[in-house]
Amino acid sequence: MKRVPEMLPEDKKQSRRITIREVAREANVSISTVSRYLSRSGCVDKNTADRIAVAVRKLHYVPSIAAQSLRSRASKIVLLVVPDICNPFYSQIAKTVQSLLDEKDYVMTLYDSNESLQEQASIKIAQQMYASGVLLASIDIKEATIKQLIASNIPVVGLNAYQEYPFDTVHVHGSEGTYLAVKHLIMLGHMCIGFAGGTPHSMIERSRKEGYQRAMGEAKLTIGPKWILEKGFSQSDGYELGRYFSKLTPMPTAVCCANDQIALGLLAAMQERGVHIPEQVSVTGMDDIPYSRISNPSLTSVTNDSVSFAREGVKMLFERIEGTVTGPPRDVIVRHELILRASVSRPLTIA
Amino acid sequence: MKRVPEMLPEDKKQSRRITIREVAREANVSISTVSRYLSRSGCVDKNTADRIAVAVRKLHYVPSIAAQSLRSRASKIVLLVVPDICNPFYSQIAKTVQSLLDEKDYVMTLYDSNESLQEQASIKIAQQMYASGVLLASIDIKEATIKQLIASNIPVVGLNAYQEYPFDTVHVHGSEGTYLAVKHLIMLGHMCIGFAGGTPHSMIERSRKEGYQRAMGEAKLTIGPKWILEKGFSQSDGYELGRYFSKLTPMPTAVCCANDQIALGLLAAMQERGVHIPEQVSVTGMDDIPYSRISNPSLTSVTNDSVSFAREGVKMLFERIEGTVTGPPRDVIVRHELILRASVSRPLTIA
DNA sequence: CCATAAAAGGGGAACGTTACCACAAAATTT
DNA sequence: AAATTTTGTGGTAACGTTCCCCTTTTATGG
Repeated sequence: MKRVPEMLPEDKKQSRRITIREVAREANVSISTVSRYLSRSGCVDKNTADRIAVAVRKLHYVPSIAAQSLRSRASKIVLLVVPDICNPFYSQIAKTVQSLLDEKDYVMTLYDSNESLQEQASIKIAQQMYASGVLLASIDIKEATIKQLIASNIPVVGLNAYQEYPFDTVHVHGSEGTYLAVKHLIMLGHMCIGFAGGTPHSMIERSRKEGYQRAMGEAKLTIGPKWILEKGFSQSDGYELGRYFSKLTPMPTAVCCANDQIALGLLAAMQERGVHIPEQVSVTGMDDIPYSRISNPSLTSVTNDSVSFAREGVKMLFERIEGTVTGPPRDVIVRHELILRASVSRPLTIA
Repeated sequence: MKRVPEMLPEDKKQSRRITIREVAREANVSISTVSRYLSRSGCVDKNTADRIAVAVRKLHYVPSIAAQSLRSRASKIVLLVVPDICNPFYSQIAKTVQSLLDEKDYVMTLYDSNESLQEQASIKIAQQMYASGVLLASIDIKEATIKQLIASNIPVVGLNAYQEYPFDTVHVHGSEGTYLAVKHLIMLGHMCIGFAGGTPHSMIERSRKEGYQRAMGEAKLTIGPKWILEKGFSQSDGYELGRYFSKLTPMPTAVCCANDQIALGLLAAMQERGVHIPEQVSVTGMDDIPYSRISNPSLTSVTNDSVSFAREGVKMLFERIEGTVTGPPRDVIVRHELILRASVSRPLTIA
């Protein structure tokens, strides 16, 4: 009895991946040459180059990042860590970083550390992926994390961080932002100024509070015991802070908020309770996110130019990745600028 | 003459990576066993498992995603494509997706397609990385892109997309959102209703406009020749649309906006030109982003629950990745809900 | 015209995993 | 008690690149 040979001769269940090998065969050169051509890492004849290019296009060749990374111990992947991607300040950074990376054929992995609660995990990811670099826009970085980062040998740039870190940073001059805002309020005649702060004890919050305190101190104004409340950096935190300050008696004539999200939330809460802004209370924010321009009243804020942060950060990171710059940590300072809008006015003269 | 042996005996320039091999040696088992333990892909004795666990911890072993991906032809990477990460609707999706993936030990790569101009590139990335899946939240997807995706054999889920696509989708009922909003305006007595649209010809814009037209048609209201203007989905587009509508004579008594960003921009522009909202013009948005709750006046909007989108999308994607579900494309519909706020009122009775 | 250098290309060993197979020992069935 | 299945384990060949080293060809200079 004759046996049936095979049921399905062409048993191609999985669509095979096109490899550099097929390209080499098609272009009639060796694998090495194709590799050299693709990575521009050696010289290859104009003629052969063209043949390879044709083959690549014809076969729809797509290189395997996994194989590349494995062999070269580096991948075209950059990890961006942010505390909250929903904060427009950080989503703008993400957008800019991504587009800059795209130009360089790099890929961006995003990690939202949830206000840095899970920043540790992000580093593990970077190592797992052979990431070529990390952009760390955390609101706070723990000692242990820093050590791990240094040990892993992956270039790191801190965004909106502070120069004490042992890697390149791009940051604003510490407490300057809130300092500027509060000085402006004082100049207008405010004396009773509250501070609506973000996540307590975080590095960013500390410096923002410090700016407020410094401006108050320099003007010899004492800070009332209930004038500072720290909650968190989100809108809803701001909303709660707004309720808090609107219940305070006497109510401050101005409130300096640690960022715009807080300020917008605070604005809403106060207006809901019938407080007139800026007639009764002046409000300042920080970051100058797009919504501040169009809020009602529009929000006086301090620029914190996310696009510059991203640009400078990516630039420095690539200098480290490509090794064009070595040596001690550098830091770039992005200048603040006070943007005057409708949420601030002179205090009503006391009757 | 005695020769100096070596200048630097411990010449460890590069910190060597700990591999599965070292772990195996440390735990006194074979590589295979360690691999099986780590990937839970086979049985391993409780006792040996513990030894391996200890070794992993002791050596600070971190697996190489590159090697894993290369060998297994799949990586724990999911690609999320969004049209604009700065739109809170999408940044909320990104945040939710990332946190869900984190639970499963997956990593999220983010690609901002800039309103889908560069969506093609994103697919190449997915292939390059052996991404296990793609979450595609594009405002529009071209035919060619879809073909490539299908050919690449990578599971795809469309977010906020439409059921005609040959893959799983989670979406809202087509044009329902703007339909609800406009019906509400009509019910209040508005007859002259403008439409401030997003990126022309994109799939999402088409359906939003359709909802407006359908509601108008059903109420037998004719649409004035200048009442529809499509520009883009961003705040600044909305701002320009606001200027446009505020110059129109007669001015519509209400404007339905294709999303909240547009609405907020439009609100600002109109108020700047002295138009009272809602007394002179009622405004509706769509997506119910957080800023709509706190804008002044607060914005009437239609929910477009980004968290549900993300949850359902990730769930379906993993069912495909893990192969627990096969078969024809499925689609999950997320329900809309009209949220009434202060930006809408009855039209002033014509004197 | 030879010596030398530079350009262009090829061969093969890694990179760190997992998939597959083989096999021994233990548990279960017949 | 033999036959079978289950559980636990190890060996080894891929996966698709790049890197290193070597050979051949072409250009350069004295």
